[in-house]
Amino acid sequence: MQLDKLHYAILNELQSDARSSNAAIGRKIGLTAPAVAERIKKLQEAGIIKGFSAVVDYSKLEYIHNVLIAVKLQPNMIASFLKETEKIEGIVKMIHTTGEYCFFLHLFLKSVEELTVLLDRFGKFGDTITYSILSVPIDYKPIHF
Amino acid sequence: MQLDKLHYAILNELQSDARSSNAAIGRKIGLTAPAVAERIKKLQEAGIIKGFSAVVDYSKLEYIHNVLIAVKLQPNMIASFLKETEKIEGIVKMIHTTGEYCFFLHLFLKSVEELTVLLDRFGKFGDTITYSILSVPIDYKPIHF
DNA sequence: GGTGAAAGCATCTGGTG
DNA sequence: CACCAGATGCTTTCACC
Repeated sequence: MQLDKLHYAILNELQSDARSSNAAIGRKIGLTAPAVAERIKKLQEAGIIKGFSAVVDYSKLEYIHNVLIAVKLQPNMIASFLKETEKIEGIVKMIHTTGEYCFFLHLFLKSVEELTVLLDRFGKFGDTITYSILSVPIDYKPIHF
Repeated sequence: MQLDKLHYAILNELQSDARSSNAAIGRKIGLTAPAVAERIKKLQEAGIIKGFSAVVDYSKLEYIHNVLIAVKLQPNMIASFLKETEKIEGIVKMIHTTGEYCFFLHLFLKSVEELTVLLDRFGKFGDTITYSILSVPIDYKPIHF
């Protein structure tokens, strides 16, 4: 897909405020509402826009424990580990990297007991290191074009 | 702020589709559009909803390098490090943890040259480990209530 | 939290370069 | 092919109950 300046302007607007109307975006960038709607649809079909989401502060709700877990998997465990993590609520991000600790998980929990249960479940797959999160200075920060 | 089942239902809807109309949400959960609008406004004012954002696949754009950097800061460097990272484009998440490597950054870059420049900038603050990201199996996954 | 009217918006259709 | 313009049905917004 070939993107022009207007596509990038639309992405910037939608990253700042996904609930902004097509008409309002169009006014800012010089297009009519149907043209904006069409471009957004194409961006979604191309997979460039994966979705629109409310950014929720889970720590203000019952998810008061916020941890980072690094996991060093045993060989040939990737597929089953991925399957296991799919079932777990509270993982907001999981990164698969090169290097010694090959998975990093950012997750929110309601209690310390949940963490114990979770680490027990992960024990089957390999070694873990759990870091308590003191703060998340940058979260869901959009890249502007 | 006291939340009831309807608040959580609204959060679920908005996490799945932030562009869903108040009227459509209202139909699903049994409220009128003005009531939904009012509740969303209150959730934003309470800081529970931090914003609404398009989830963009940066790797489909020019941001083709995707890395995780762990940073072990020298003492008394936190404030200046935070200030430095504010200026850097491409950091989508930065987590401050307890433990040996006390900052973890997930970031997108346009080229390997940018990574060199960045690691040089971080050198002033402490030691770094850079992990290449093979995949991000879970990204911006909402927690449903 | 609902209701009703007015303004605004999304969406479809047909037409233009 | 992307866009615009006009028409229709929904939606948002505000007053008020």
